[in-house]
Amino acid sequence: MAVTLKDIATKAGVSQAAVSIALGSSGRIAEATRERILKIAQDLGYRPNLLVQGIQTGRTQTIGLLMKFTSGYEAKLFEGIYAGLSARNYAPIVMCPDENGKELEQVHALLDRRVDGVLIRPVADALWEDHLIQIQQRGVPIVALDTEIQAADPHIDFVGTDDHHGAQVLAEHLLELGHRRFGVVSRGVFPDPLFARAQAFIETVGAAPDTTCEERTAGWRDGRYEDNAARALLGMNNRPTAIFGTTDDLADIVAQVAADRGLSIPQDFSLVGFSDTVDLRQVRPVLTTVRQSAFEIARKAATLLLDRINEKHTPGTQRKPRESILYDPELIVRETTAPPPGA
Amino acid sequence: MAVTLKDIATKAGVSQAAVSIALGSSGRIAEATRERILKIAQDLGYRPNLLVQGIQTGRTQTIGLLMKFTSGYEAKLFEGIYAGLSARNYAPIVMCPDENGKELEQVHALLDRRVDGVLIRPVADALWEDHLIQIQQRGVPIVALDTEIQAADPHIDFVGTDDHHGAQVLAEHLLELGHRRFGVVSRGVFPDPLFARAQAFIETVGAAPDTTCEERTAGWRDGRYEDNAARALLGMNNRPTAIFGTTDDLADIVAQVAADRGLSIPQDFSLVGFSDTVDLRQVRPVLTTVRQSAFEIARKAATLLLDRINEKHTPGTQRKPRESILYDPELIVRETTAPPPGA
DNA sequence: CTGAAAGCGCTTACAG
DNA sequence: CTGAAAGCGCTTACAG
Repeated sequence: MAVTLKDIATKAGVSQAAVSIALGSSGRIAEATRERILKIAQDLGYRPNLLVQGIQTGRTQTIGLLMKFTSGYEAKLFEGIYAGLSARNYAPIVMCPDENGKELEQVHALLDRRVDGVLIRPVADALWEDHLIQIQQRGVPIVALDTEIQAADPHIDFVGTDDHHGAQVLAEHLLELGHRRFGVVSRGVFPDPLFARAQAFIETVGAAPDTTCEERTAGWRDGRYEDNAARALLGMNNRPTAIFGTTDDLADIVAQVAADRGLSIPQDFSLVGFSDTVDLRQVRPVLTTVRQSAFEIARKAATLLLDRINEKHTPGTQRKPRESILYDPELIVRETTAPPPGA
Repeated sequence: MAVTLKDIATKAGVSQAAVSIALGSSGRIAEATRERILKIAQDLGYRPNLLVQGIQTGRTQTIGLLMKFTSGYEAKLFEGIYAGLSARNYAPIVMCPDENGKELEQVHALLDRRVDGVLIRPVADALWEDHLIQIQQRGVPIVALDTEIQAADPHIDFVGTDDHHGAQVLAEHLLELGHRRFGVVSRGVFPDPLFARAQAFIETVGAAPDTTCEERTAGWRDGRYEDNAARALLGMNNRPTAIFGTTDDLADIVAQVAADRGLSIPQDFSLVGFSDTVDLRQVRPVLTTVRQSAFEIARKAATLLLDRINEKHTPGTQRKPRESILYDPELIVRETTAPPPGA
């Protein structure tokens, strides 16, 4: 029913191969015939079958995207990815990792559809790594986004935020204001970026003279952070004068607990977050934080993946070494930081 | 390089057709040979090529999803869609409508990849409708999600919230509390659900005796609502005692403007929203609103689409009439509603 | 119950 | 510059 190359060939009085070439595949053809064929194709409303092209050329113009959608942050990431892909006529097939142990099925779902590459936003879950290696063995490039993949062997490209530097910048900002007694509310272990942020912050303030820093871990329940860590920190005899929530959401919880206890920010203590979460910009006082450009990071990751795909299909090109691209977050000083009380 | 049916056939000493049948395509085969073939397929790590299967069977096990990702709400919708699809081994190819007039290209991107169906969350943009008709003409089923499609001809299935009833329930709640002077902050025109909510609210309170209701339209800038409407309403001489933000975000802006002016909620006026946006549950006082189950709606839409696809491929089945499935939102009374001041 | 053949709609060498 | 043929990896009638 759909119009095929054969239909065009018949109408134009040429071979099917000629039509294929005229429409863009490799080979030479006289400019006059090409134009005639193009015209007919257009009149007939011809549309290529990307499935067939995929089989023939080994490229489907489609990538696999492995990520969860839990909040507006992921939505932002997706927008960036989409921008990077659509600029080159690529489309994403999306799979969401869940806890059902279906990782392998999901990888297969992508591979069976012959995606040209895979973009993954890793969840802190080591189970994935074996499957990713499988993908690489099939020659399908992978780029990790936002969280680095820790597997030893496969050199998976990475695009993300410079968590270390971001936390450092926040620590320096607070040190300059005169703070010496710090608190950190964080969560997660090694591969998790929140962990890296906490570490960098603690290191930086620790390097300054006469400082203390208490870290507390926030629980996680019903899809939300718990306020236990904030409570613990604000309930201390010698309360920190500056608190770092390794995520804006975490910082926001600190602010709520503070409000419940009648503490004012930044009069009683200063508070900083990480991410510049849009949804929280409405909360007063507006958080001092560090902005990571989710959109830019995601777009870059998509672009890098497409570069890898091209590289693979360009004969004679040497495969470039693994890339690890870090975006520097930007300090946004707003209403929650000030010199320590009594300073 | 990848193992094919032929490889399995050779190793099993049967024909390629026999292998195809053993692996699931139509036809009969002896149970013994089937098992032998299955075993070999597994040992070899055979994986079907869904592109080829798509060409042969006319089904790619893939649907096209047309929606924007702007906030956590869309993320929630996507989770529901994904749940509906993955339960039946379907995967989504995602396209985000933007303002570039690329609608046709995006539809083609989906159709050229031979998606079995299309799920669309319409944006208030009539441009789409012509293209959707094209999709239907190709015999590809479409289901609209969240916002109804208004085109006359094509009967596109719809799954969404009963906005009318939701707004009605909120209005009744406020009337019962004794309110008579109402305000509405809304946005958008006809196809937009916000419009329907505002209308239903105005109708309901209008049907009660001795009531007034003022509506104001919120502007939209830089991806956020403006507070002009909230300002106008709260600045009135005869300020409403109850205000309806047709979205939780809109209601939140009213709350912010109120805070700036030193007005207390619900002492000075009551406030209701629509959606039960998770991100806003942390803001105090917690909003009285109406909960729409984005996840459920989205999952139902996906399931309905898959049903349509099956229906189409089941010979002899009569095509069922258009469905319009409305989910009743649930009233969640929280901290922002009370009897009017002085009552 | 199983095999041999045709075909899905393209691309890609290979001849002319 | 163009045509005829083979092939991508499957499924589906059609014979046996």
